Amino acid sequence: MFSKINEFVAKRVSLTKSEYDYFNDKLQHKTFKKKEIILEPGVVCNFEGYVLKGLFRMYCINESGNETDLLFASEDWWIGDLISFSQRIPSKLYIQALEDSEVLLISYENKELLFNKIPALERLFRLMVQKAFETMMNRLLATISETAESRYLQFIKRYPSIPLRVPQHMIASYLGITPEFLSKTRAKLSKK
Amino acid sequence: MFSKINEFVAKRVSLTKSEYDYFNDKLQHKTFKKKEIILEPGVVCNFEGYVLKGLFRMYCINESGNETDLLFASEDWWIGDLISFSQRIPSKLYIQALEDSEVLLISYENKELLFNKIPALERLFRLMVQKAFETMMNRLLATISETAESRYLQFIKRYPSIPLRVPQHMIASYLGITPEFLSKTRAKLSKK
DNA sequence: CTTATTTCTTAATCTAGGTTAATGAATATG
DNA sequence: CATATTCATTAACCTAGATTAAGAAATAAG
Repeated sequence: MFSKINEFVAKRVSLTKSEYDYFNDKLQHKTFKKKEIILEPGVVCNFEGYVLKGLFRMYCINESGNETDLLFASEDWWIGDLISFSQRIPSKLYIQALEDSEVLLISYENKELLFNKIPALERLFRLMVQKAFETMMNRLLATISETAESRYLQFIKRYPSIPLRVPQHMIASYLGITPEFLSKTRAKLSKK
Repeated sequence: MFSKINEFVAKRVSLTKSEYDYFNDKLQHKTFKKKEIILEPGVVCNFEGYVLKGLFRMYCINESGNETDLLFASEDWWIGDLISFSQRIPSKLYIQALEDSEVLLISYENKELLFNKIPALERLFRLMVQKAFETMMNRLLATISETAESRYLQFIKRYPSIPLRVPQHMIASYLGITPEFLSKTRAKLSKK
């Protein structure tokens, strides 16, 4: 059960055998059904989850009622609202399982214990936040300075398996365009 | 010279007197002239800088030659390319002084020393990255789901002093619109 | 198997914001 | 203080992408 998450960790920092044991002991295994909402606005997010199997999306709904998808997370990715989790404030986001899924969860309390006991993990999580920051910055840049077509091409190149598992209108929302326009763009591309 | 940065730190984590001394000892004071470029694409960023006085912008130029402003940093803010700095890879960004400025710089080597000696600083920097991540996510959301007018209003509300010190076309670039359209938007708003 | 719901596509029309270009005001620079 | 450059504004026209609507295809659910 822990082999995949331990590989994930080993690629980034080095832990001793007993540190892995301590780490694994603090993880909670959990399954979610397709369509299940596992985080809602107003709730303080009390988990960061490593996805063993399945697929999630994180999204928000603005005042005008529009959904915007912010993130998809499948196997070997993490889900959770970092801001809510670490600042202990109510989330503004939804997280929903898009398939029957299986995750390993770390609670806030356990993360604190882990950070105190295993400094390398503080480093690991700092690196993960940095990566998330980098991804966000690149998306902002693309959204500001590139066309929808170019963003779509980048997306399917970078995450080729996601479009096979996620309805197209969610990808449109992730890219910041309407489903109709994505459809038109795809039609145009396939003619080329 | 160190009172402002020490206040910044004290607001977020607690250090002992001797830790402040060690920390301050690792800071390099430096001044830059207006218009000076202090980071360019291709160069590995070797600093994170706390702004004592003055103003900087971080921006990038895409393949088509368009400039996009990503960040303005005045007094009590930080500048630097986090990605390049911490992964030791060439930057893709420019950083430029927009006024005669004064900063306290931390080099990569000194940051490592500081992290090893003072664990609270690892925590401080993790919090800072998280904050930067949060800001980026909110900007992405606004860029995807709100109009230029609404983003402009948010910007001047949130950073009221910046528009007084930065040319309007850079604010347009930061908002992801053309200077002409920002001008039109402002004219429309002032009629209301 | 049948019906309901969700998903995708196409097409007509509309609009936020871009482009080009001209002009004047403000700042730099010799 | 004169000239050059950078900035901001306005206006006419253009386009990427939104909106509305309708139908077809695929999935889900009883």
